[in-house]
Amino acid sequence: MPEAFDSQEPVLTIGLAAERTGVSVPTIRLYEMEGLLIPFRTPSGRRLYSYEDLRRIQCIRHLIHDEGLNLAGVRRLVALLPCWRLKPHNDETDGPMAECTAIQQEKEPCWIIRRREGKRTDEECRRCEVYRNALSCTQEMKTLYRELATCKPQDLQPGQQSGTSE
DNA sequence: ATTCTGACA
DNA sequence: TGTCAGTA
Repeated sequence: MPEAFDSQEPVLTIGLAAERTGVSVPTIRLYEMEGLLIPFRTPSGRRLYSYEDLRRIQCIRHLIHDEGLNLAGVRRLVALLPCWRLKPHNDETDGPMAECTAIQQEKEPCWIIRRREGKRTDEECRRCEVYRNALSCTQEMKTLYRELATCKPQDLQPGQQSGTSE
């Protein structure tokens, strides 16, 4: 069995990604325009996808085809996810938590906010557990989103985590 | 042959 | 979502 390949390595062209996921090429590009995907790029500009990206594309497809969401719905869903729920804030690399625009606004996922702030952070975000898990469609994430969708904004603020079983 | 961006049905 | 144009 093949175990020597990295599920995060960019190895598939958009055509192959479309073939494997059942999502058309134009639609995959659309997902990217919506900020849901951050594909790799070859020096010439061609998009490349990893096997993990394939899972991500399938997750989005699932939300749209099976959960009845549209693209706007998917965006709102991921926007509900505070980055600190998946990854401890790091003052060293992220700066003071109080000054983090991603945590302050939370109207969009952190990777989209960071990009708009002009930072070339795609590489880091692609590796970040927040980006990688937000659209993983695991049972854990489904449970988390269900919780986030029903509680109030105040309940989402960091620092209120009565740190017990987390 | 395949992909890219932008525009449009 | 799909498709067409004009490239690379």
